[in-house]
Amino acid sequence: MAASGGGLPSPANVAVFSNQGTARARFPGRPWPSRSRHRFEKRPQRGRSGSDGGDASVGGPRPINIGLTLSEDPSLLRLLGVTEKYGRQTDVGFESSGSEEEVDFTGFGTQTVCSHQLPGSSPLSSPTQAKPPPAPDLSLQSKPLIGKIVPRSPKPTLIGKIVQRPPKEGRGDRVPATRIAIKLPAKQVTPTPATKSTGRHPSGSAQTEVAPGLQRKVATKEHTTQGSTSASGTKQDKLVCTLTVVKGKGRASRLKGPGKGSKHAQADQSSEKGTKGHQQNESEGASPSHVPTKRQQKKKVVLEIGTSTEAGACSGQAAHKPSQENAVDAPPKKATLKKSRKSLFARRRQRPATTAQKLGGIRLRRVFYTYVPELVPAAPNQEEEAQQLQGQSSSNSAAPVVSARSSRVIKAPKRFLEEDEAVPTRSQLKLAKSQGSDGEGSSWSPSSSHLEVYKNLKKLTSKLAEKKKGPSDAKVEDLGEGPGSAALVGKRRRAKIKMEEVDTPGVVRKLAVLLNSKVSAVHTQVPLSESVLEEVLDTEAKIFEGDARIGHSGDVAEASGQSQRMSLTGANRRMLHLLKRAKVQLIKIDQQKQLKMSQLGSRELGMVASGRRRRRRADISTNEGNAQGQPLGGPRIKHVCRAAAVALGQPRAMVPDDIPRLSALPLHEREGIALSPAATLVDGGDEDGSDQERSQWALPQEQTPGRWRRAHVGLRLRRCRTCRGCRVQKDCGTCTNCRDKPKFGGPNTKRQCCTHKKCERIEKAKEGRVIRPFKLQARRSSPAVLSAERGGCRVKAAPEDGLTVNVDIPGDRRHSRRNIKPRSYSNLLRSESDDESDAEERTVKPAHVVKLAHAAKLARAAKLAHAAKLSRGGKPSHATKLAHATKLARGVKLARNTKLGSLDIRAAPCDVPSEPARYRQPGPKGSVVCAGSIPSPIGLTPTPAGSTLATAGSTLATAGSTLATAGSTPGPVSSTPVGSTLATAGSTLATASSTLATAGSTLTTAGSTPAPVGSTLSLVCSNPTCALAAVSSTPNPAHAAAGSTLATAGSTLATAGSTLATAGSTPGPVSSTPTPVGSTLTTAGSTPAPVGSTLSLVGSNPTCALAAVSSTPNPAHAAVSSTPISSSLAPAVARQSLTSQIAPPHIIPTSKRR
DNA sequence: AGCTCCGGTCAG
DNA sequence: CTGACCGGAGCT
Ligand SMILES: [Zn+2]
Ligand SMILES: [Zn+2]
Repeated sequence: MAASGGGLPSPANVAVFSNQGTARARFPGRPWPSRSRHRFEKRPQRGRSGSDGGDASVGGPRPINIGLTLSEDPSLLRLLGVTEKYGRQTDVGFESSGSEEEVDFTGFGTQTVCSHQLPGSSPLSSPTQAKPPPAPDLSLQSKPLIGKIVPRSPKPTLIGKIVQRPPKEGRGDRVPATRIAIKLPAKQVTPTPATKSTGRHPSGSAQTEVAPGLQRKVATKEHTTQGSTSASGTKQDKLVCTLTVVKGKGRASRLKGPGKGSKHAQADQSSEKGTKGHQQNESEGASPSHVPTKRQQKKKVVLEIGTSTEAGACSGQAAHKPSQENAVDAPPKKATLKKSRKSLFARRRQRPATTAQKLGGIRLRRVFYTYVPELVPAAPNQEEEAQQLQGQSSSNSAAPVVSARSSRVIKAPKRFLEEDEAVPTRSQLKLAKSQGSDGEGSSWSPSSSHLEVYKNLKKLTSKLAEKKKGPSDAKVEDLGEGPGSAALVGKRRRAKIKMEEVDTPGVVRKLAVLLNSKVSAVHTQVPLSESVLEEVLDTEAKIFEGDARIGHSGDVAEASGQSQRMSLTGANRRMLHLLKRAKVQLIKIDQQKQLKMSQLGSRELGMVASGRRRRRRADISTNEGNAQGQPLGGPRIKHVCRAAAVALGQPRAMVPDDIPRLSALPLHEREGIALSPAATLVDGGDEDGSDQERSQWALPQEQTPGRWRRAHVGLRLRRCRTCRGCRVQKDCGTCTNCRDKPKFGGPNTKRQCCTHKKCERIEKAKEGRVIRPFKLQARRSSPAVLSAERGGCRVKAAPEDGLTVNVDIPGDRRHSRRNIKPRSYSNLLRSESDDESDAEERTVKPAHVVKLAHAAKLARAAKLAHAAKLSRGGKPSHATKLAHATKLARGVKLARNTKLGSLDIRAAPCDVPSEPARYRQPGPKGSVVCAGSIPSPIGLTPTPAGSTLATAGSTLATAGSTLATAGSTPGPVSSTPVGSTLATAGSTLATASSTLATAGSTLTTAGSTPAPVGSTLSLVCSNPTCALAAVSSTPNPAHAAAGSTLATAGSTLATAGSTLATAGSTPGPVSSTPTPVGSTLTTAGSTPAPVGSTLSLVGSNPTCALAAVSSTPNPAHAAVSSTPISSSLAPAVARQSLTSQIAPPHIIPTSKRR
């Protein structure tokens, strides 16, 4: 790099560049592309995929262009060769650091340019200041050159060239240029020296130094010219100079160009050259700073120069600038220039048309232009020439591209370089021979030529690959999408080249066809949609065929095509063959893909579609991307990954292409998307019957079948209103669902319709939905059956018969595995307590009453339930009330259980006016309460009778036992101690109740075994029941014992029992008292026959109590109850409860607790 | 606004 | 796999 002159500057430049490069490397993808895109439309051309590939593609086009241009103009070749060499060298050196060169490079260039421009702008300003010295132009030029070239010795040559240009420019004189010239001149002239320092900063300084040297050579001429111009006031010269200056980069090129440009011998050329120079510079990578400067300068120029505005407007950046410059420079030539501009602006589009025209000198010019643009993505438009140039630059960049990731990439570059070089060299050589020979091949060093050729080839291939890939990349490499993708592309290219066919079979693409030919036409594996692949192939084929069709829709393709054309001449045929082969392979692949697709089903399709979409998107994005840009500047993850991969030399983890990814979507949606076809099939299968069903769906129907499900999600199936279930209008009130209903005092947690009312249709749908296959359908299908089954214990008998019901038990509830969330019934309690209190208050009746009351409650609860059930539709209000009551009761129970003591106390007061008395009685009462509390649950327990009852029963039993004990415990005892004991007992019971549940289970079993009440009772009697029975029935100590036994049954019970037992034992006398109660109960229980039914339900065992209770309500019971004590309460309660249906007095209908 | 209860989710 | 829970659709 150390150009003789450039030595100092070069380092500086280098440093600068490197900095830039590093920066670029950091944010290869984004910044650059965004920038470039923004500035230049070019990017858009590349398209999103292009963006990735775009970079590569960019590179691609360039090469092509270069080739063409070169071929066309030997002089250009020469120049290019030189420049290229330099560029290459520089690239090699620089780019290694700034790997991105190809695409990124440009991108960066643009970006960097921007950044640089900023500085550059300042430089400009400075330049303006500096303007005075004409020499600056040279310096400026030199700068760029320096940046790129300077390092390398060639500068001088460049300079020489440059020098020439000025004259040319002078020739080309452009009026408009004046403006530009002014600015430029300012920059150039004064700046040259000054600007250098100012403009480029370090590099600038370096450049300045170098430049001067250069300037001397050529510049001197220019200066002279410029000076003359300035002096003479020939705007053109100035303009030229300025332009060159502005381009900054261009200078070198200009310098060079002049040499060549002389041939062209036109201002335009000079301008073009300048552009070239820019490009070169850019390509070289060192130039970036220059480039930006150029842009800025150009922009400025443009701004200033109204004329060029167009170009400026379009790209507004370097590309435009150059074009503008050109335009400005050579108004006469304007046509061509304009064309070029268009191409620049329009890039691809226009290009094609223009390309043809371009042939010849124009092209050369354009080429230059393109070059300039190249910096930016715009180059692509430039067509062949530009592309070629770009190609070179790109090629340079290509290697860099790899590095683009960043310096880290270095390794990769080696590979690529080696590979590229190795292979390319040949092609290059050939090309060089063919092309280079044409022009001033001599000037070209073989290596350079090789490089170029190679690059071109590469680019071409890469382009193709990119094109193909574009979409695929998007798919495959999400990461790649961004600008950074270019880097990837570059890799791929390389890889491709070497790789040859990777996964032909793969669903997607793959093809890495190597062109042994110098040009390695590599078909990169592209996960293209079929169409895409084909297109690519076609395009390729066309290209190879030498279709000159410029206007091909795919500008890029065309560009590539052109480029290809060039290459084609030599190894084109081979390429064609290869391509054809590749095509075939691709086709095969596609077929395979399709197969897979079909197999995979919708997914693939979705994928493909997505791929295409993406591609479009990419394009759009690329276009838009510019606008959107990546204002954000940081590196993207992908970039980071890439960089890391590069740095580590390890392949990046990729998602298999063939796997469609819709990760963002819920599975079902993915299916829907991907499986559209298959999905339909699948769904169809499911839905077969669904059609009908659909009609059922309220809304869903309208939705498409595929989506049906989903759609239906929001929608609900509605009742058929015709099925048996639907015909049932009343809630059973007994089933779990009913019990869950607020109207039945349920918590409303289940929120399901009565099991008896389940609509068959819905059930069916559910089944289908859930696991269609199997099982339960039969069961569920018939709600009744289900309910029955669930009911477990429940006898199917007419529920209405209440009596008959037997066990409805709701045995339904098999203990659910899931813990049911406890609900606080505090409120209920409150209400209940109130009720009780009220009731109790009314009648002071002690235990008996209380018991009765509780029993009544329980019964009531149970009854209610039953009643509700029976009544079935009965008054909802009542039912609900009852339900609530039950709940309350429940709650109460619980609460009470826990707090028996307190409760008792309350009760006590309520019950008995005289506390003491009460106490005594309270004892019983308490017991009763407990019992009541307990029982209530039972009855209340909306749970399916069985378990709940069992539990309840158990609890009751325990409670009963406790109560019994309590009750047994004579009044006095009960008074306090008892109460306490009871309380404890109660608590224990409460707990016990749970445990009892166990016991209850036993009971349950008993209960479950709905054996006639008697049996149950027997059971009951046997254990808890006994207790109860005993208690209730007979306060006998025996019972107590039994109770104890029962207690034992329930561990807690045991405790309770023990307590009770103790109590019971103690109560001996008390028991007597209770006896009556018990008797009453018993009797009640017995009596309740009618109720009994309910009772029976209530609880096989607790039933006893309940039964008794329930019975109690009966007048008979009442009587019974009365026997021991008239429990006003009891009756009342009982009544209520029992009749709850009829009329719940206290019970607050509790609106739903909710 | 309130109620019913479908349909989905999650604990067990 | 079952059932408790719950959100919220849909009807009154
Ligand atoms: Zn029901
Ligand atoms: Zn129905």
